[in-house]
Amino acid sequence: MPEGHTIHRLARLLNGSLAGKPVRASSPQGRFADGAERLDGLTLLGADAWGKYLFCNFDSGEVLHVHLGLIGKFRARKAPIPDPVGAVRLRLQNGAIAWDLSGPTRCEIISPIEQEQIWSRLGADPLRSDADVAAARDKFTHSKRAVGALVLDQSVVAGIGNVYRAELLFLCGIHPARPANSLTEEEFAQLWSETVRLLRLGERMGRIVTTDPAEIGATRSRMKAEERLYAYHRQICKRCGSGIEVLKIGGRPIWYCPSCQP
DNA sequence: CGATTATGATTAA
DNA sequence: TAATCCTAATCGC
Repeated sequence: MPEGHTIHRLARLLNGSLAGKPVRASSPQGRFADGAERLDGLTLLGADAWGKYLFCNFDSGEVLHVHLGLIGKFRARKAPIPDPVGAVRLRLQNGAIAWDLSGPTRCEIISPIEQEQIWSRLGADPLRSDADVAAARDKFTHSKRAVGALVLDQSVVAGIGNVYRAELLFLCGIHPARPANSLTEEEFAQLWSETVRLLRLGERMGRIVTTDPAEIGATRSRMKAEERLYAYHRQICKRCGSGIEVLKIGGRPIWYCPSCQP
């Protein structure tokens, strides 16, 4: 689940359900007992996302920094709030809802200064209004690295993960191994606008959907898992039926259609 | 019941 | 590049 859309959705839901009132914090699993104790009773001022990084600002000035990594989850449990299930590192709750965090790659209390330091290392976030698109474009035009590597590099664009990477390059008809600086201005512009469009859609849907319902002949809300993607982890291209190929780029596998992405 | 896998990132080599 | 961390669902035997 956790690409940028998931984290932005989380920030929005946390703001709606926990912000403005004192929060009870606990670590049922015990691995974040000290942190939970420091947060217990504080008021959440607001949650903020930058790419795949989540920050919760509390009225003490402390910041909870969470990164879900590959397997992390932050699940809502509505009243009547059940006992935590499994390895819950952190539970944040009020009378109406509990948010259970499990399997994060990062869960720590940091200062606003440290938050700034993390932000300064991250590239343009397509879901943020303050995204520095020009900076991202400059990194593309000045790099000979593969497009597939740059798109996944969080210091260039923050929020794209392995699924969106494959799907975005598919939709833009770009072969993942092309050098970043070979993209035309139009190609970069399309790549950026598709990124914004799809991450926004994913944030609203709570899942990654990149296919066009009209093209697929389906309704977006009730789309089978097999119908939601064009290339990622597929054998056959959802659009043209060609055999999907896999390359390792940027340290991770990327599936692409040699016919749609020459 | 053990092995495998997953939409991630950091550290070490 | 590889090893490592974190968890839970799924798959094969």
